[in-house]
Amino acid sequence: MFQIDPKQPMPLYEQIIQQVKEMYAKGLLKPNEKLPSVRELASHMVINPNTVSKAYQELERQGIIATIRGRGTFIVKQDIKPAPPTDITRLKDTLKQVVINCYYAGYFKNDLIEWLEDIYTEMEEKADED
Amino acid sequence: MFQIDPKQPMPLYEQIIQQVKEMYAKGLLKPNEKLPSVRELASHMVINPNTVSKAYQELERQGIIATIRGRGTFIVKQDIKPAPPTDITRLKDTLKQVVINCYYAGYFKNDLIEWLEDIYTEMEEKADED
Amino acid sequence: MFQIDPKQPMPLYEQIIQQVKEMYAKGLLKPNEKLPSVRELASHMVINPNTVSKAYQELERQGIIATIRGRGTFIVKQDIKPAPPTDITRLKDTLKQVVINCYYAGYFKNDLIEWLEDIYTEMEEKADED
Amino acid sequence: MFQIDPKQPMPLYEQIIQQVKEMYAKGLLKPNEKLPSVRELASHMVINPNTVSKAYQELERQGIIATIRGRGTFIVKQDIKPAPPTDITRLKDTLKQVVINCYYAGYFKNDLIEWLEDIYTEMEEKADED
DNA sequence: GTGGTCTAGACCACA
DNA sequence: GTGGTCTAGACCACT
Repeated sequence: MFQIDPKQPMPLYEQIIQQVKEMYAKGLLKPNEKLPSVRELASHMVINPNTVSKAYQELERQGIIATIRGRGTFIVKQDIKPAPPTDITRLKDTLKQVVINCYYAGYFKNDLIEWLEDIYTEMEEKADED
Repeated sequence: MFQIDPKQPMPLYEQIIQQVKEMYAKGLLKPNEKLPSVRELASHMVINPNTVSKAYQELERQGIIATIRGRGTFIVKQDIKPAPPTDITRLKDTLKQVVINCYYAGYFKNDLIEWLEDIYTEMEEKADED
Repeated sequence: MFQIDPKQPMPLYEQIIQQVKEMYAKGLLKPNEKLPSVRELASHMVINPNTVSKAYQELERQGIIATIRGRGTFIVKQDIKPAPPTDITRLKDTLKQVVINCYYAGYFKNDLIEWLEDIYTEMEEKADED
Repeated sequence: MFQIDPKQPMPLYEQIIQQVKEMYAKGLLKPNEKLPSVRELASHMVINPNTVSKAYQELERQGIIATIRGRGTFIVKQDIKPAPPTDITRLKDTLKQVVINCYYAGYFKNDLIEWLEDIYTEMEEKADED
C-alpha cells in the first residue's frame, strides 16, 4: 500500500504524509475511508509506531484525516480552502528551485511542462479506474 | 547581493548554494567572475564563515565554482552534462509533491504552468539586462 | 578499529575516509554493516565529532556509506561503476609522482611492482580471514 | 616548458618541484644545466615570483638544484642515496592509497602494473631522444 | 539514541 | 589576502 524508503532525505513521517495526500488527490482514498491503524501500518512497514503516529497527527492537524476514538482513523472530505499566501509563496519557491536544478540538468520550460502534463495525466487515470 | 533568511527551514548554507545557482542561471553571474571571499560574504550576511565555506565547497563539488588557492573562488563555465537518472527522478518527485500540495491549496495544472511561465520570464528578463 | 595520526599531513577526516575505504576493499567491512556512530568514533579517537561527521558525509557523497536518519550509518553495496576519465587521469598522475619520488629514493620499476604485489597480497589475506 | 594548473589541488610550488624532478628523471634536464631565473619563470607562468622562489628553495633543500650567486640556478648531479625509512613508508602508503582508489574505480593489479610499464616506457623514450 | 546545522574562535598553508 | 582544518559546544530534527 505505502512505499517508503528510509535512505531518502525526506523524513519517514513526511513520506507517509505525502503518500496519503497523493493517494487522496488521485482518488485512491475516498472520504470516510478507513486508514490502517498506527500499529498495523508500523508493523507492516517495519518502522517505529511513533513515526506513523507523528504522520497521522500532522495529517489530522492539516485536516486531511480525523481519528475517532475507539473506531479508527478516517479520511475527511476536503473542502478546498484558499491557502494562506505564505504557503503559496513557499510552493512557488519550491517550484523555482526545481526550475533552477533542472537548468543544471539540461531540462527547460517545455520539459517541465511535459512533466506536469504527465503527472496530471497519471492522477486522472488513477481516478478513473475506480 | 545575497539574501538569506535564518527562519526558513532550508539550511543557511543551502540557501547560499541555491542563490548562487539561481544567479548564474539568470545570467547575473558570468563564468570566471569572482565570488566574494568567504570572510567577506560571512561578515556581510552576519553569519559564520564556516557556513559560507560549506556552501562554497558544495558548489565546487557540483562543478559550479572553482577555488584557486590564495586567490579566491570563481564561477566556472558550465557545460551542461546530462544528469544521472537518479537526479531526474528526484526532480520529478519534487515536482509531483508541489503538484499535490498545490491540489490542497486549490491550484491546478493551468496555475502551475502559469507560475512556470512567470519564473522563466523572470529569468530571461534578468539575462537580457546585461 | 581505526588508526589516525594527527601529525601526518593528510587531514584527519581524510585519514578516516581512506581507512573506511581500505577496510571495505580488504573485506573487513561488509555491505549493510553498521559503522560506529559519529560520537562513538569521535570519543574513541579523541577527536571532535564534527571531524568524524565530515568524513562520513564525504563517504556518503562517494556512495560508500549511507545514513539512515535516527538509525546510524551503514556500508553500502558497491556497484563498481566506471570512473570518470578525470579521476583516472588523477590516479595515473599520482602514480607517476610516486614513480618519480621513488626514482630519487633509489627504487625502480621492479621494486614498485613488488610493492604492489605486497599490497594486493595483504588485501587478499584479510579478505580470506572472514 | 613547465605546465602548471592553479585549479589543481596540488600547490603551485609543488607542481613546479614535481615538474623539475620529472624532467630530470626523464633526462630532459641534465646535470649542470641552467634553470630559468625566478623572475623569468614567474613572468612566463604568470604567477607570483614568491611561488617560484619557494619551489627553488625546496628543490635546493632536497639537493636537486643549487644556486650560485650571480650566476643562476643549476641542476645538481644526483648521487642516489638510500632514502630514510620514513620516506619509504610514506611512498608505500601513497601507493596503497592509489591501489584503494583504483579498486573503487574498477582498476586492479594488472591495470596498475600496466600503468607502471607505461610510465617507465615514457621516461625511457624521452631519455633516448637526447 | 542518531546525524545535521551553526557559531565562535583558533591555527595553518598558499599566493 | 585567500580558503582549509579542527575544536568546543550549542541546538535541532528524526527514530
